[in-house]
Amino acid sequence: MEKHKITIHDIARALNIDSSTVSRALNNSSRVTEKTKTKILKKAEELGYQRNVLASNLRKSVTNTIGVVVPRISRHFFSSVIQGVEETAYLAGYNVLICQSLEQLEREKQIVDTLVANRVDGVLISISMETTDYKHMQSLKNNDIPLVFFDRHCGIPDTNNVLIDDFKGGFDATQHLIDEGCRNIIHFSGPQVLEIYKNRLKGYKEALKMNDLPFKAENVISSRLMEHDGKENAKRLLDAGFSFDGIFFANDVAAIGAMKYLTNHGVKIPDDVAIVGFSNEPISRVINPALTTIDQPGIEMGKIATDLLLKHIKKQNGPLKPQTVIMDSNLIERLSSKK
Amino acid sequence: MEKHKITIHDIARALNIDSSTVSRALNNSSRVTEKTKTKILKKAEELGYQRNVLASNLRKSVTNTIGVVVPRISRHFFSSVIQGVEETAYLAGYNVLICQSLEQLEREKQIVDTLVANRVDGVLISISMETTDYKHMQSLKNNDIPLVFFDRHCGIPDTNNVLIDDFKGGFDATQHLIDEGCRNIIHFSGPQVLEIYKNRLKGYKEALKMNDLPFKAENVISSRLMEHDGKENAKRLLDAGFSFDGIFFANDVAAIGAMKYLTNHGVKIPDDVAIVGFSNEPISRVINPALTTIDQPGIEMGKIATDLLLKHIKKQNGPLKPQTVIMDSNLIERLSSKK
DNA sequence: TACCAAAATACAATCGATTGTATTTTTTAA
DNA sequence: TTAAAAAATACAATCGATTGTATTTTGGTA
Repeated sequence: MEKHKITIHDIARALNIDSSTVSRALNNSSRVTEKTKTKILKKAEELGYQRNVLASNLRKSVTNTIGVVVPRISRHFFSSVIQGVEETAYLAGYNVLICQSLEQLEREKQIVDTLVANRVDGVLISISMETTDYKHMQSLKNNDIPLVFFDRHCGIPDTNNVLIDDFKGGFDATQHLIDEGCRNIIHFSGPQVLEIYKNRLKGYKEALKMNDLPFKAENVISSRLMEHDGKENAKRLLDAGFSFDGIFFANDVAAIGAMKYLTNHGVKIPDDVAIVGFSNEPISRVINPALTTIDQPGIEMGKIATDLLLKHIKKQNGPLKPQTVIMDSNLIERLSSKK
Repeated sequence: MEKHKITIHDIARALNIDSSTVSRALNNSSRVTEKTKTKILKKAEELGYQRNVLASNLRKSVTNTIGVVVPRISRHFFSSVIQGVEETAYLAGYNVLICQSLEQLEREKQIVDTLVANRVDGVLISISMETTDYKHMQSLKNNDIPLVFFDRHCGIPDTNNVLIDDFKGGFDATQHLIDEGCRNIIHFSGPQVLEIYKNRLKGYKEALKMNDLPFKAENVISSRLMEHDGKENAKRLLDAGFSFDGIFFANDVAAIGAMKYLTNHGVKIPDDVAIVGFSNEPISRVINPALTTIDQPGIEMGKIATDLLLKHIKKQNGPLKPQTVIMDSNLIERLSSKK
């Protein structure tokens, strides 16, 4: 068995022609006659030729690869986005590098560095909860690598973003609780460095205001929204003897942690406390009672973000203006909020 | 702002030395004196030099990248494995390419082709449910790319595998149901092309045999184990008036689909029917009653598989013999099986 | 001071494909 | 038939880093 990898030079030698002609034939250039092309393709097939992508990329300084960075691949919303990204990217002939920051700024920086080093053609990113400085994003700009934020963005101007209307999501969730009769609604929010959580909170406030309900700062609790955060803060509420009849969670996972704790401590959901989450994780259909939540169109978002990124990668007619797309979200009513 | 990328030649020119010396300095070779190294490093820093990984990889014909192929990144078990893979790989200085086949053979082939084309140094794979021919794996062997199967492997000899003891898992699950008093146990299995499902079934059979319970072929139902498969097959059982007091599911997702259907149709879990799943998805702790299941050490498996792969990539002392590691699994008792 | 070994650095080929330019071949038209 | 135009192919540089070999420099010793 031959160990040596077949190159265009091997094909050229075998046919007694120049390697540049082989290269052009394999790239279907019009500068090579059909007859020669067929001959070359046949010989390439025969020798089992496979293009060396590394060499090709080096010469062309293009990788046909985009990087997508998410906090965690296991979150349903993010894996949906990734699916949308892959579908669109593959159709356009691009490969996708999937990376997870695990909500750690250090890893996020490391990932961006690696993507830059590997000369990806563009990057899609949803930032971690720890991301407060944006130097690593600057490195993308310095290297002229197009960047699109999706869902979790930085609040900086002149960037491309594909976002959910978090304000509306927060508003809808809260209004729904009010419609169900809640008058004393707690909001479990995420790290306030992230725009999405700020906006969900704004929506919450706005709904209260529209219904002439008082906003109380102590009714807003911020955490990293993991399951144990939900649980611990539920405990704190109960222990402190807080009175409330509804909770709007900025994500489903924290909601579920809290629901388990509340249920185990004699709180009836939805009768005593109505609950609404955010994200529509599959788990929210399984918990009892099923969790009312805000559905985010993940696959669609992935597609739109990728389309936007590819447009910037190709920018045939000079640089494009940065653009922000806001997508709608959807309240899904289930039993956890049915008074 | 300068657009031109800084290369070692720029550094060499700036210092009036040769680029080979720059290269050696940046690689910390002993052939360059400390004084020169410092000078070069300083200048590199000053000019904002970033190594062109493409060029480096081409020359060294090494990419320091491994590919990991899973059916779906959103499955908790697989994302745990990926986490283990990443931890181990990063420590060893390798990058990880994450790919999902979405259970489709065509995509799996495509992915393997891409990995080969991109000259990854090694591949970890858990095959799709459709994977019955292994030509694409052969392509890895032809290109001398080390390969390790994890969890879902092919039953072919001379391969590296890191597996769960599925036979024992199937046995433990079934024995547990028997211990809880079940005498008429259904088994929901997966596609019989996959070794893991064959082995879980074997474990099921063996447990029946050890307890002098009859094995009935009609008590085994194979499907792709999606949520709706669980639901539909539960419906079929009820509609056909089957009598049973326990079900062992080859995964949690199908179990949950079935549990929802059964509960909605008046079947009491665990009193009427005790249930055991497989995989310990997070969702199984949330459903009511909580699902008894077999826990698989995903992170650990990812680490072990990566260690094995890296050993094969490095194979300093000639080729290594293929190796199969079998890992233990763990029954986690919850309420769904408590009679 | 002169010489030699060892250390440091320079030279040049290479990885494999791409691409602008030059050359050869073919075709067209006079 | 021949010159010019067009088409096909060959030549050679290039992408940026690495590495074996050659050369120069340094330091030690006689």
